[in-house]
Amino acid sequence: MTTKPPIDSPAKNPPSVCICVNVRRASRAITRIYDKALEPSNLKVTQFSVLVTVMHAGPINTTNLSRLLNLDRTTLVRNLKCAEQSGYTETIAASNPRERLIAISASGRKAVEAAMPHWRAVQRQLRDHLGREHLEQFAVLAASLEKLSGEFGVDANTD
Amino acid sequence: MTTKPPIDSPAKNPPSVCICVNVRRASRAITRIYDKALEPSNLKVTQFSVLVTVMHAGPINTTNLSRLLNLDRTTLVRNLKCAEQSGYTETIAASNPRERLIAISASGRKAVEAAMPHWRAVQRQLRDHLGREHLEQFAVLAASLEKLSGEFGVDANTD
DNA sequence: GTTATATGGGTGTATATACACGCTAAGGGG
DNA sequence: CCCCTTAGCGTGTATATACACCCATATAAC
Repeated sequence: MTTKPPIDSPAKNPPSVCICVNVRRASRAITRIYDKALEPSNLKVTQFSVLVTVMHAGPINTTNLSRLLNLDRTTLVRNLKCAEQSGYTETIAASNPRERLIAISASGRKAVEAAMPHWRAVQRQLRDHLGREHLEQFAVLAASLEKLSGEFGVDANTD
Repeated sequence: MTTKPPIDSPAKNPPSVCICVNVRRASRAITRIYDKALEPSNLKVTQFSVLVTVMHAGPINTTNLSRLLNLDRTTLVRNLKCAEQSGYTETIAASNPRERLIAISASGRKAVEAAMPHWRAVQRQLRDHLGREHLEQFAVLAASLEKLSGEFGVDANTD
């Protein structure tokens, strides 16, 4: 083991000075937490969040849905393909013939409802571990970062 | 346009109550910012962070590098394949015959040095926009989230 | 000595993410 | 009527991410 650090100084998770690296690391870590929590419902947090948004925003086309999620539209198209293959969403026609609306299906609604208690549980656990005020700070900063991406001209869906 | 929101109330970036969704959205947004800033150097922030880590941690095997990055080891293997194809890293033999060490190459070092000014610039811009204290808060919270993933038993590289 | 465990490596599959690019149709100017 | 912009949709390609496995070897347990 040529490069292994000594056991009593693990050199794990060293803090980075790079804001982006920190956020990406946190994103990976928290995604693992939520995916594991949602495991019994057979939904990953990505699919869960898309389904919840579709459920609330009603039948909606991909462009507007991608704006709601601050996600590249073409990324959303691939994500929705999985959801539709699982039978969780449906594509229905709109008044405009070349427009297609995404809607949640009955089984999609059922899947979200099955996942919801697990989501609530992990939300509560995180709030207990980190403190409500810290989480509110975090939400505010995360929102600021999103706004910044607009100011930097790198918003999702610039087309 | 059946579902388009009115122009004066864009319904963009609505805040989510889900901590994970907020972090993931922030991660996407900030990644877009950094990738665009690093564009002239032909490096994305992911590759940049891996190369910087390899540069500082010296020749290192994938298991220990993945611990440093809090990244799944098999994910790192794929990321390193790209870096090696670009000629930015090399794999060298270790004393242990079945161990392989990742090292940065001369051109990898040059690429990092070319990217560094752009990285510094975007770091400075972000600090100016968000405020130093906010960023320090953010770093602390991000680190807490990473620690939590250990406590929740979903650390990267549980094998 | 054989088995069990830990440590080194990698692949297969699935999903997430985004850019570049292309196609189609609606509507506005000339 | 023709052109051009715009708003809808999708694909090709590349990369990022992680889980479930797999193989090989060294070492500890028995």
